[in-house]
Amino acid sequence: MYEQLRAHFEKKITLTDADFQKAVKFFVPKKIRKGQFLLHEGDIGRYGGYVNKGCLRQYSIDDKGEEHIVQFAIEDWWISDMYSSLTGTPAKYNIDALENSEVLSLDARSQEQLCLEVPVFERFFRLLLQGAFIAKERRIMASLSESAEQQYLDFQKAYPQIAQRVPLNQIASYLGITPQSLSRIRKEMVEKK
Amino acid sequence: MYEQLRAHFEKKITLTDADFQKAVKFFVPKKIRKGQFLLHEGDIGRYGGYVNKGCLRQYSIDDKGEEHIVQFAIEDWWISDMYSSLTGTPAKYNIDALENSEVLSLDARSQEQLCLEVPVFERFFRLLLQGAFIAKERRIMASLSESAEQQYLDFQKAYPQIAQRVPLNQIASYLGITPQSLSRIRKEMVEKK
DNA sequence: CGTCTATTTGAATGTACTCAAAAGCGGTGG
DNA sequence: CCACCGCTTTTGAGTACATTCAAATAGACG
Repeated sequence: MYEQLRAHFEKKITLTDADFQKAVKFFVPKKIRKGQFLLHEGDIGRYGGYVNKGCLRQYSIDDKGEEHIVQFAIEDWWISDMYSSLTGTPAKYNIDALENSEVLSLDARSQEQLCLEVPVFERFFRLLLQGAFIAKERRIMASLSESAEQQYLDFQKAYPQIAQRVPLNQIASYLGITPQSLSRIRKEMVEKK
Repeated sequence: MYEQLRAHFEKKITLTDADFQKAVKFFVPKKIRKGQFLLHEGDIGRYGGYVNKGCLRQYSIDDKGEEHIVQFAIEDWWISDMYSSLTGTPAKYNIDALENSEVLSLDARSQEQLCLEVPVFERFFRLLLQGAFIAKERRIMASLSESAEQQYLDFQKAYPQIAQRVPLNQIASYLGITPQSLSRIRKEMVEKK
């Protein structure tokens, strides 16, 4: 169950067996069935976690009741409400499962404790954060400069596994367009070829 | 010249005089006149820096030659091409000055060296990065769920100093709309009141 | 004052949206 | 196995909002 997590850490840092064992203790395995929640808007002190298996989404709900997806996460990704866990404020997002999933969850306090006990995790999380930051920046750039069609192509190219597994209406929400529009875009793409 | 920088650091970490002196050595003060560049697309190993005075923008240019602004920075902010400096690849963005400015610049290697010599900077940059990440996430959320008018209102509220100092066409570029549209939006806002 | 750039305004166009409804698909229970 | 239900995807028609192209006005600066 934890081999995958270890391999994941070791992409960014090197770990002794002892340190890895210390780290593992902070993670709580959770099975989350399709439609169930890992995090609810308003929760406090929850962080999120590492996805062992399955697929989840992070989203918020606006005044009109519309969902807007900030991020998907599949195997070997992290998903969390960084803002609320860093500031200790109530969560602004929901995280729920699009497939039956397994998550190794980590709350805000455990993450801190882990960094204190095994300082190399300070580095690990910094590197994780850097990658996440860059991805967000790229997404902003795309939304500023590209057509909806181009953004959909980019998405398919950057995250092919997600594009295949996730329903079209969810991808539309991620891209900031309606499912109807995405359906039409896809149709035109087929006709062109 | 460096008091402001010190105060800035001490918002996030505590520093001895000796450590601060070590840190200062890595920064190269630069005066950048309006229109001049701190970073050009294609540069390697440049990081960016801390803005002591003035106002700069970070942007890229698309296939059609259009500029798209990812970020502004005024006094007490940082501005950098994080991606290229982290990966060592050529810069994807340009950074130039909208006003005569003073920047304490730091290249990629110096930043690394600084973290090695004064480890508490590892923490400093992590915290800086967290703040930046959260800001990007918020901006994505806004672009998914809000009208152009609402995004403009948010921008004015979040960054009032910038909204006042920066020309409308630059703000339009940041928001991802044309200057004409922003002009009309602003006109309607006045008429409503 | 003249030049250059930023802002505003107008008119026509286009892209994505809303509302509405049909078609497709998957799973459940009779 | 088929009928039905709920949900996703597709399609159609009309609309809204931002864009483009063009031009006039306003401001900034040497």
